[in-house]
Amino acid sequence: MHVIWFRQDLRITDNPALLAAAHSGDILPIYILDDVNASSYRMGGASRVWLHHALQSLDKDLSGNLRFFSGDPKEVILGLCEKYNVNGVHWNRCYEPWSISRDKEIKNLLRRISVSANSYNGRLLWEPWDVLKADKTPYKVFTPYFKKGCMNAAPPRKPIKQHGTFSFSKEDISSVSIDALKLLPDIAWHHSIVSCWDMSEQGALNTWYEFLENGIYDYKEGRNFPSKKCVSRLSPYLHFGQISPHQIWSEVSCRGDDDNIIHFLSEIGWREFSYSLLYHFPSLPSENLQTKFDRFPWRNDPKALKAWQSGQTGYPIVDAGMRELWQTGYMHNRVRMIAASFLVKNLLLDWRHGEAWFWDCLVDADLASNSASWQWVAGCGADAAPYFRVFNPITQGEKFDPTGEYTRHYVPELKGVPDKYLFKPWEAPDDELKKNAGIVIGQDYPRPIVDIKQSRLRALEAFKSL
DNA sequence: CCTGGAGTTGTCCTA
DNA sequence: TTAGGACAACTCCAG
Repeated sequence: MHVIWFRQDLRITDNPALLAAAHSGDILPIYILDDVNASSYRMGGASRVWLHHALQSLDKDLSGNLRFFSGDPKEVILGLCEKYNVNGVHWNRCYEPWSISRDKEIKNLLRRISVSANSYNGRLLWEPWDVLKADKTPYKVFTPYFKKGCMNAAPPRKPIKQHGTFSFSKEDISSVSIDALKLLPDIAWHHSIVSCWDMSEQGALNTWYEFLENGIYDYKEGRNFPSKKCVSRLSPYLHFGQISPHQIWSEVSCRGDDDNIIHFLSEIGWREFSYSLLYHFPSLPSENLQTKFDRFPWRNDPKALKAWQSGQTGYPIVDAGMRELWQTGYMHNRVRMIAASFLVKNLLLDWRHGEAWFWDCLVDADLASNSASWQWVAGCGADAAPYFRVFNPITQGEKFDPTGEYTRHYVPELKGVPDKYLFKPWEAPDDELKKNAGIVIGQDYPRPIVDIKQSRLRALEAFKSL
């Protein structure tokens, strides 16, 4: 029989490893929860909730034939090879540094016992080692990476035709139940997240088609407005591989030179770029890409960090974003930039604090995108934002949530605050706030934890000191 | 090796 | 009210 080892490719469609295994004979689909090799990058809480449901739905799509294990994949897979007649093991590649070394070792061990080990590309449009500059070094700037590097490389493969029916191994395999993986939290905080999403492969396709029909044709502009439905919201599905970038690319890249299409494709390109950075600079998740930032005077302020995490900074657009994250496991991209800039620049707290919080709270937490993006915001990454670009949470709120719909939804205590003061409620006269909104600043909603002007100047000083 | 052009997503001040 | 320039230089990339 042939083992198909599912990892970050929890789908039936366009799955090269699954197809190859199915062509070879009877298949044994397995999932191994690996908390051993990931060490400090163990999957976060929100991701585990998603994973639980994604696995449940994949198991259903495989007619209940998915087998679950927990532990070190090396031992699990070798154990299977010992006990059963395993001819081959198939998987789609992962790109986290720890996955790469783990998989390499497993490949060697399998070859030593004459079991064929086969890895495939089910995750990236371009392999990181295939897109290099003329001098064979990796790109560090997005535009040339994408426009030259990717566009001149061999085009991404087309999605593969689906296999009709699978022939599952009839062996009685000893494994554990999905509940034994303990992916759901003991304290039930996850229900509000679960209610926001359909965490299945079908959910991915529905989301994709919905976006193709509605969002994509106003993407360039509309993606900036968190209350509009113009972003794809595909990130968690892409992370868990419930849809492949190839499915997306083949559908859209032939649609001509519409500005909206180009912008959407370049976002897919940013995902590839992040993976390329992580592959070529494996310390990306923990070390400043620009080493001069090792001297940066980050502040230590646990209270401010806590206020940011819990959406209590006193800046409505920031708090709305942080509460969206907490309630839904997701944050709109525009608001991610605003909230991240606030942490790193206005609060002067180390980007790794933000990275860790997002890692734990996001259902789309992805090592490559998360670390590359935090470094980008902090200014220490590849192609980073210039240091003098400090988002103003008041202006950004007024500009990108002009009706206040998004902000009032996630910060309901501000429902009655008039538009004029929504993003700076502390400036409203006390009696007017009390009368219209029934709130007192400092009591029902926090006073701003930093002054925006002062903290901006403080950030500019700190960044200049490099 | 040298050189010139360019670089996701802003803000603030001034005329 | 609005448009335009300054912000500070640096690194990357390609010719």
